[in-house]
Amino acid sequence: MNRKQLILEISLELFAKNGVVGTTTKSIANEAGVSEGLLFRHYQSKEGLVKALKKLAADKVRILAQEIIDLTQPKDVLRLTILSLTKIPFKDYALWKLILGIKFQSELADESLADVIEDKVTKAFKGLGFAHAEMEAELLLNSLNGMLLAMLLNKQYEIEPLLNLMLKKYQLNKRNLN
Amino acid sequence: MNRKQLILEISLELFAKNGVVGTTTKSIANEAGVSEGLLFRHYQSKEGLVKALKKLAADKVRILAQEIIDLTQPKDVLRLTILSLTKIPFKDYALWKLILGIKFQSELADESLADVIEDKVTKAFKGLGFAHAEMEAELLLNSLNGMLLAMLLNKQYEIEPLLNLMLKKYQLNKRNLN
Amino acid sequence: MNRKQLILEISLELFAKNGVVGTTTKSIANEAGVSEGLLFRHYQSKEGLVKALKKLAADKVRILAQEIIDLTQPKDVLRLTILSLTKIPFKDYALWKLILGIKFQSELADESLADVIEDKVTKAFKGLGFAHAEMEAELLLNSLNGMLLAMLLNKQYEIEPLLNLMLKKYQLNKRNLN
Amino acid sequence: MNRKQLILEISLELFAKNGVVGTTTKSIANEAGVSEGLLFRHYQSKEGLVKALKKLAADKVRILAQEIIDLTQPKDVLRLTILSLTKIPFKDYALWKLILGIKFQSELADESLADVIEDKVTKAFKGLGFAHAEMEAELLLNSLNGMLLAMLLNKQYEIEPLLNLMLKKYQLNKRNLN
DNA sequence: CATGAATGAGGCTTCATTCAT
DNA sequence: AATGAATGAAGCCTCATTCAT
Repeated sequence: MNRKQLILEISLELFAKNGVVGTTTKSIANEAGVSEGLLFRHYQSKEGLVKALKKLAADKVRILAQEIIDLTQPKDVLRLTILSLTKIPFKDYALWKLILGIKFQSELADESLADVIEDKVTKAFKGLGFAHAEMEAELLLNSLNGMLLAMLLNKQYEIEPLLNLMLKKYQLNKRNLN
Repeated sequence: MNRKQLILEISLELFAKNGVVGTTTKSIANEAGVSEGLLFRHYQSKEGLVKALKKLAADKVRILAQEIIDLTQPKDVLRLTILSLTKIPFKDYALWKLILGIKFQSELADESLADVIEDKVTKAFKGLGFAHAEMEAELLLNSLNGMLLAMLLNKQYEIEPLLNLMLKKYQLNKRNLN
Repeated sequence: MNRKQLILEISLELFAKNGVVGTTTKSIANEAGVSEGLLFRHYQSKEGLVKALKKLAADKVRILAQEIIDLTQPKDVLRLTILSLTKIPFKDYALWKLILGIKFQSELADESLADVIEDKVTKAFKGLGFAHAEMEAELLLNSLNGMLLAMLLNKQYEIEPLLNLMLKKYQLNKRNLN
Repeated sequence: MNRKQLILEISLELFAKNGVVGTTTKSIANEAGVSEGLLFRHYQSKEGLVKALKKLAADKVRILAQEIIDLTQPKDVLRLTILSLTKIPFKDYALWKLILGIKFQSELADESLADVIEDKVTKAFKGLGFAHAEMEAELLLNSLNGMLLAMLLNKQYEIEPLLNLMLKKYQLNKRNLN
């Protein structure tokens, strides 16, 4: 069993549950069954652990985002944007919750990727002839953020029916040819 | 100048900016220009400060919620629910951000009031003949949560145009008689 | 009702129960139903309260001691020394407990009066022809200290039978003419 | 050099000299030449230090008491009870003083062991045909407590002559066959 | 005489981090 | 790579004392 990996997983779990400041390095070490010193050998500092987790999350986001960016049909863009929430496996909930928690605090969030998506969605709305494409994009993305929040905080939340209802409202159901 | 009140205001400001754990009692005292001991004289503990702020927020929420609950016309219910975000004065942003941050962490949120609103909104959708009233209510409330989040994190956010767009989608514009 | 006096009585009670360091000026003020500031107006400092109580105790001790010192017959001296414990009214237990507690801590006790008594008792033993008068005196006084301790710590302690037994051992019973 | 042990010894010394509340954890750390944090690593809290010392004392008491309990001859019981004071090595004076100080304050003392001894001594007096065995036992034990007090407070106190005098009064001298 | 808001020094404790082994 | 004893800065909180009213 890889101890370095184990430490990261336990950290994620505890950070997501109690917040970063609410989690002590000692508790991580105990939970992982390793010495406290080992955390620092592998990750230099508590912040190092957070950074490693952030990078992990960023990679996952990038993959999801890239799939959207690669699409060419407006309806495909919107559909996948909405359905991207269903692509988050349950085991990643903690990771996302952690990242959301951090973003919520830090004034200056790294928004570069979010901006790219917003652009893409805006263009999709334009392509579909919506009147206020920018606002439509914001509305959609904010709404999805709200769904994400509900999903992460409420672990047994059934998100798919809600997303299907959204798809219907935007007339993006599978049976509609794009 | 009321020092007790001042301490609460400064606390709110710092808590919202740096989080509760990220804010020291000493920093509150310094910022408020009072001795550290005075915090404890007035609020017993740091947690006492948080509780006082929670109560403040709960009162404000209760007022907003009551207005919605008192309405009888379905369209009025939905319209006010959506527009309730515009009823939050800018000076209260910090308070809401703090409360949201706390809720985000604590597993067991006090959902009693939220449930009442969800019921009311569900009934409104039913009254308007919507097919999946419960899901419509969830969708709407989650979306509004997303808007709230964007608004609180992004202080110069223009929320009203987005809400007007939502009203239009639900055909709740003022010019429509309810 | 004299507040100054009241403060002193409450202080005694709390000091005896929780020790001087274990008693806060705030608790005294609360218990006495006066403001904290008043303690300091009347007694200048917490130590001032202790001093006032010490003086109170010293006066009582002096009276007891003087009675013994004034006696001329050896047997009378011993008898009264032993019976002096019965002269402590129940309401003074707290005062004595406090003084004992303080003496127990402070390295340098004011032993002047105790020495006078020890001299007197030693001479009494000498007058009665005891072989090791000094040691007899020490033995007696230490034993009485032990009785005092038991009496003060155990409020419903029956001290008189024990003292009568002591009297008998030293052949000091009332029926014996001195 | 064992730092954990060292901390305990220094604590004992300072507690006995200044009382528990009168001793700061910082002073212990300084005196022991270790960081303040180390106290808490080893003993969790200041109270933890006190508990460790209490346990140490309880063990020593138990050993002394067991020796008495194991005796079968009445005279042996009384003789050892009286002489047990001489079994306390000078280096343990601080420990005993500390424990006595604590007992003096705490209302509810753990008297179980003391009761066992009192029983044993009472039976010994009965075995020797004393009229009021219970009272004789109380008298003896209270007196011994008084001797202990004098001995602990007055470090260069000569306790043995006093105890020998006691032995003689009870006719327990070694030359007397039991 | 009396109040009670206010102070500030200092106490106990936590925790990220280092380092010898 | 791994441990765990050790550190020390900093945090929350208490409490005797002061002072304006």
